[in-house]
Amino acid sequence: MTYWLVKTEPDVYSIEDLKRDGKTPWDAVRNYQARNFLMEMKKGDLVLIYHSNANPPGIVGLAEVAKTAYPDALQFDKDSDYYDPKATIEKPRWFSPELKFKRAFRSMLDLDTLRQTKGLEKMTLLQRGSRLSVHQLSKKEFDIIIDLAS
DNA sequence: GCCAACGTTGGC
DNA sequence: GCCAACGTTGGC
Repeated sequence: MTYWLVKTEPDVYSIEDLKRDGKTPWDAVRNYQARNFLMEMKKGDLVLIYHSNANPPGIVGLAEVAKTAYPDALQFDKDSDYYDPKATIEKPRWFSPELKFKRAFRSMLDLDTLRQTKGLEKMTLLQRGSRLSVHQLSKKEFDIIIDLAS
């Protein structure tokens, strides 16, 4: 079991949207390192949802991988902002797993709180300059966060 | 809206 | 393969 954190801008797609949809393809990621992580996700892995570009930013809930990654349809859609002219059906470039809503935290764990929490110092999320929108965290870090949320 | 910290692109 | 220019992310 691997534990993950994914970022999303709530103006674009929030935890409430995921709750409403039940599940959704985690598409539109256009960064190779993030894509590689998306491709590593296994069914049943747990995924923390983080609201970026929010006020305040923070972790807002929990999802689960429902389906391993398959080609992101947006890369073939000429009208999409995420269209990639270099991607072909035979050789897709971008992939998205499907995520399933599990729960929204009663109150979000904002970035300040996370920064002040012992044991989370090494989280990728909190590393200076880290912009990676999909990454792993340790079971220890995950457990601390779930404890904080309950 | 600013800007630091990256990541990507493309000329050479 | 280098690196300058440009684009993006995301906190503030």
